[in-house]
Amino acid sequence: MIKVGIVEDDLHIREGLRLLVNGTPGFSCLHVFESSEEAIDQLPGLNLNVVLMDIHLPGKSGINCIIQLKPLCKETSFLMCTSYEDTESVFTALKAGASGYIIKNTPPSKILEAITDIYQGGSPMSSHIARKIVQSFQTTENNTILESLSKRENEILIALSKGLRYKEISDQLCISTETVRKHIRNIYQKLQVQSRTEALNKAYPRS
Amino acid sequence: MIKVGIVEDDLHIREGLRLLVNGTPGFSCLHVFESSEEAIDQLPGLNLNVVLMDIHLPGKSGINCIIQLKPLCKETSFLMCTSYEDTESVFTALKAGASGYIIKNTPPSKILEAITDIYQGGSPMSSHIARKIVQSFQTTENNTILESLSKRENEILIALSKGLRYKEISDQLCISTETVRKHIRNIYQKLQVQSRTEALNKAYPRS
DNA sequence: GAATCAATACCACTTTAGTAGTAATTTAAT
DNA sequence: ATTAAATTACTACTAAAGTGGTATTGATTC
Repeated sequence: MIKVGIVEDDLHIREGLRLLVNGTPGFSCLHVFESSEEAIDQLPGLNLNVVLMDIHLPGKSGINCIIQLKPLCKETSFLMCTSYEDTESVFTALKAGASGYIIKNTPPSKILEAITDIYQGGSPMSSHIARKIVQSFQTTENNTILESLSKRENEILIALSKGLRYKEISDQLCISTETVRKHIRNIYQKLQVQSRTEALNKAYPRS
Repeated sequence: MIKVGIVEDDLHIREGLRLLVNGTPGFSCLHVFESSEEAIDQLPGLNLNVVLMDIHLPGKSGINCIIQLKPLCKETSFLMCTSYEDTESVFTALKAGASGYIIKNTPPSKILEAITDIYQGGSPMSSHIARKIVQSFQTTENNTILESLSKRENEILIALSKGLRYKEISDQLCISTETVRKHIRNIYQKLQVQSRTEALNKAYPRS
């Protein structure tokens, strides 16, 4: 039995979804919420399996709702519902902790399929959204910068990124600390920076 | 006309795919390769739209092949082919620059669909793989550590992450540099570290 | 009202990091 | 073969970072 929750402001859609879920063997929906605020208030602790959440809610949006709820409901998967394929919103929602999404006018059987899919560890989504996500996590390394550094300089930069001190780096690479200093000075000059942190931020930007 | 390439060691599969692609209006396959090495040698410059690549190739694997090729063929999308749903390999391939994947015994019509999909900017993949990817890019912040720091300490940590010097931080926050030092000393103690870089690595780990 | 914590500030001191210039040796490329 | 770049190494100096201790104030909690 998959325990489903619904967060949806539109009465008709909300009741329609509830009827669909409760009318299907293997699914049950005992909790529906009209707003993000209501959901944030009551949802934690209910231990639902899947929550259908409208992405565009009046007041606090479904995305902000997830941002708050996800850390409190680790075991619950969130399936976003949107009226059209709003790539940006969906993308943001997924980043915030949603696991998939469906378009609202999806046929009922497909909605149930999506709920089952997400419950079983899938992420129902269009291949177009999938591509955007794949791209965002592909390690598009900033080769330009790293390639301007020599092999040794790159080694040293990696050591710097670990927080090692000059002495530790020189021991590890079996060269004098003076040489390490020299390399680092050259690195800083190439990257046009004045400190370790600046260099690392240029070479390995964080997300 | 979608220009397709094929990298596949098995003669039968390779020729089967080639026939399928060339026998379909709107698709053409003028280049097939038996190995990663061959592909790496000849593929750059061909400006293909989509390359079907076997994930398990003798010699250099399809994954390593992509790692080398992707930076040289930014305009080419890679569609991995695998005999079974090998989540780990597929995941790695996507990280390396592939855009989607199909299971080898997919019916021909679906293969063509996948090629079209990837060409039009989609990422054909199962929802199970999609979930893994979504999870990997969800910003699962390490709240535990950050929450152990006070509001002010977090502000200062952010300033540290930008590479600012103590003087710059104190100016920015309108407090004395001595106070900044004190805060930083407390941060280091809480995080059990001895330097800025170590602190940042603990607080904001890079991927 | 006492205790705790966060934020502020200062002093004294040590260590590490960064800047500047020079130079020998090796490796790769023209 | 000569040039260019990379790697190695040194000295001398300055600036910044890190360590240790103490202390005051205001807010929050018990």
